Amino acid sequence: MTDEGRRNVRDLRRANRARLLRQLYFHGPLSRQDLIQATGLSSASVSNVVADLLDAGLVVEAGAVESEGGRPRILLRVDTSCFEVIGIDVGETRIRLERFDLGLGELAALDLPVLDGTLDPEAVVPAIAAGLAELSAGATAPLLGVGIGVPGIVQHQPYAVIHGQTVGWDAFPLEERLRAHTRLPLFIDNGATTMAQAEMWFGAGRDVDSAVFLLLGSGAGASVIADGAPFRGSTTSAGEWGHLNVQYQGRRCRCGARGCLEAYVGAEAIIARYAEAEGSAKIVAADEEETLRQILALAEESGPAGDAARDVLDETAVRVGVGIANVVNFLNPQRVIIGGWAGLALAPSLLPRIREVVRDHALRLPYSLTSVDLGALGADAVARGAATLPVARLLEAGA
Amino acid sequence: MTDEGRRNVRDLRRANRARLLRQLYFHGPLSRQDLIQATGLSSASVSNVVADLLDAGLVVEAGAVESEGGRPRILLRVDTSCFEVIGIDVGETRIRLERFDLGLGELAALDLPVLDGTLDPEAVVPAIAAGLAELSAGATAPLLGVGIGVPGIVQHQPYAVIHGQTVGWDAFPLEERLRAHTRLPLFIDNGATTMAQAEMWFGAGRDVDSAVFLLLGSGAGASVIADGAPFRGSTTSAGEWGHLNVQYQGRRCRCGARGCLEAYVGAEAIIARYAEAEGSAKIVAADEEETLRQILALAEESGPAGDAARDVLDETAVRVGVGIANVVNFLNPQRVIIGGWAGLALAPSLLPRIREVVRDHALRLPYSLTSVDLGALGADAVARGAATLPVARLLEAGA
DNA sequence: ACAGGTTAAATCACGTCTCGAACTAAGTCA
DNA sequence: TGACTTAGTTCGAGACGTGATTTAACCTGT
Repeated sequence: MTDEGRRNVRDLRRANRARLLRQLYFHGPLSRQDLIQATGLSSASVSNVVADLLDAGLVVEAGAVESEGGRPRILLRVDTSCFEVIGIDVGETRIRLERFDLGLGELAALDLPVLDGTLDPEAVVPAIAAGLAELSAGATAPLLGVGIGVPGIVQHQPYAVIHGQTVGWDAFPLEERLRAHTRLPLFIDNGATTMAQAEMWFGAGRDVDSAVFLLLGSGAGASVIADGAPFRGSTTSAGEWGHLNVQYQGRRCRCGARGCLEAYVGAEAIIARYAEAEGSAKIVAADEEETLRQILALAEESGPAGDAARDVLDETAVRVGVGIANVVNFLNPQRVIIGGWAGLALAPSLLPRIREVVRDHALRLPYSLTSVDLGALGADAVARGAATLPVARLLEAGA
Repeated sequence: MTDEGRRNVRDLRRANRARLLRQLYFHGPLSRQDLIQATGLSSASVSNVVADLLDAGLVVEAGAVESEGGRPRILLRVDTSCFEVIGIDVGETRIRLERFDLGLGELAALDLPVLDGTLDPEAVVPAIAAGLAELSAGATAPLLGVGIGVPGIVQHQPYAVIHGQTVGWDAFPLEERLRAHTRLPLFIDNGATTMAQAEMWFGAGRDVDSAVFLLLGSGAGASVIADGAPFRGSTTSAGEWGHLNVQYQGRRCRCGARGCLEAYVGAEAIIARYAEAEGSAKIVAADEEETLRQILALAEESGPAGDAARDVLDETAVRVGVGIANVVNFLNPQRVIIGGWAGLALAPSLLPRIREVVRDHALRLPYSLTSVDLGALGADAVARGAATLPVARLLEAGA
């Protein structure tokens, strides 16, 4: 209802500057003429605002296009080297930190293993702080900020508090804790949301403005994008897709309820279901990723262990498909995109079956308007998306 | 991504005018001082813009507040009599047309029965046209437009086309057809969306900005409100809540799939389930509303017919509760509101049970941040909400 | 009844913004 | 070399919001 809008002519200027900057950021080198077309501003204003941006060092000239009989157009682009950002993926199996330039080109990365496979928040804070210090040290341009993608629900009140019911984080004040270790601006959001942001900016969602992103890892999350921006309910992160009830009185989920989707489709659940399945083989592996790969390999083999793997994977595809059909019916997105390390591992073999199930369970019209695809950015989408958060702020402010 | 924002100073003025108008519309008579507080504009600008609005006749003075030692504040309010609007609820059991003043006070109404209980689109058009003509004739102020709430998915391309898979409307070009009968601006949206809009403006959603509205009638729809505005996917209306799959290989739904929520919770489904139930009594009634009332009455009685009714209603509550829990987990709304004629009929007796089921199936945090309530506007919320559409346009334009 | 105080609303002078038009810059083509 | 074409800049005009100032309207106390 309340619209933090423009009030006076200065705000207007800020908004127009942000509009130009945004255009240049997302649609590559452009001439002033292109900007006039794209923004609807007059040539005078474009000249004027571009001069501002050039002065501020945010934008630089980038050659010229061939003339067609007149003065050649000078191309402009955002100077991606004028700032750097850090993105962090706090996953259930590892913590990954990456440093990027303003254009989200990767400059450095750091992987921290999660001890004992449990994500103790008290251990996470010093680990992140140390990683941050190490990555910051290498920066050659001012750091714009740090984005962090976490598992669970993020509540800004006003400092980010994490509720990770499935990983045992109970209202953990991550932002406040990290504040003690760094002066950089912090931007914290749900990991599925940051992944979605990355895919919207650079990946599978580049050409749409409403989409649903599914993050299949140990568990299953989602992020809903509406009109190009993440949907948020009363807290910062909506999208607990994994806890849609898909089976009344079904399997017990680690959240405590029964019949959650996550009790069937997360890597943890798949592994558990395989272990329980009749004829399954004992799997010895270092971690979940390795175990899941072995199940996928078994499904290629004949014999009871292979049958069991195929059964488990087929049910997984069905459950994922039904879960997607629900989303398609309910939200009618232009696209559904599957990501997360487990999603990326499973999708190649399961995608056809998933699409089939979606088709059978979705209403005709919403189904005809959507497509189910794989994420385009791979496993570091979460960290990259986290890094977009400070950049988004810059683009909105225009300075 | 694209932001249809303000570009020049004139747009700025328009936006500020809209901001003031909106404030006056929703927050009753206010003085210029109140407006300064609420909008953050300077007193000079408020004076200026208010003068504009007074000139345009949209706003009038409405007395003064008692002075406290200085010049008394003059109150301003929107002149609700300067325009009228018409709202139409195209329901599966009846078509209702209502004429309102700008403040959505009801001035006249008209009910059209649906022939044979089937909503033939070819019969609906002339019926609406005739009703419109009759209602328009009585208007004493210019008509701002006509809002129509329909069952099914609405696609603007660019004229509204209705896809009502469950009522047999297949890409029906309602807007184009009605265009032949009236020159008034037409605003067509899904009935659940218009109901939601009405509740957001005047009812159970007045004090929140994210909510999910459930429309229980013959079938079951929903509308999702995010940041005060309806969520829209790739078509105009998202929110086919009734076609969430809640039971793999469950009851056959009229949409063709199996296990849809609507196969359990809509009035049609409840009646069918009661008829199939063991020990149920034969019910003879004029229409669905009457039949549903009789089932509710039976549930108060002892004996097998009463047992059957109680069983059917309890399962209904469970299914609705699970459906709501799914929405709470996935979208994390500040409030879930049940409306529609069947919802309003069922809720008094089922609400406690529904809330219990929601609590058991929702994640703790989202559950603790939401509440499940009954719609506050009764059965004409759809028509009233439809009428808000032209008004919303006026408030956005500020003229 | 009237001065002094108080608060609301209108007015004024100023700075900023965008815009259209005129103008300058930098090429091509014959 | 000069006419032509297109890109980008500059300039004056018009519109807006703001803070300061002025006017309006009411109260209180004498």
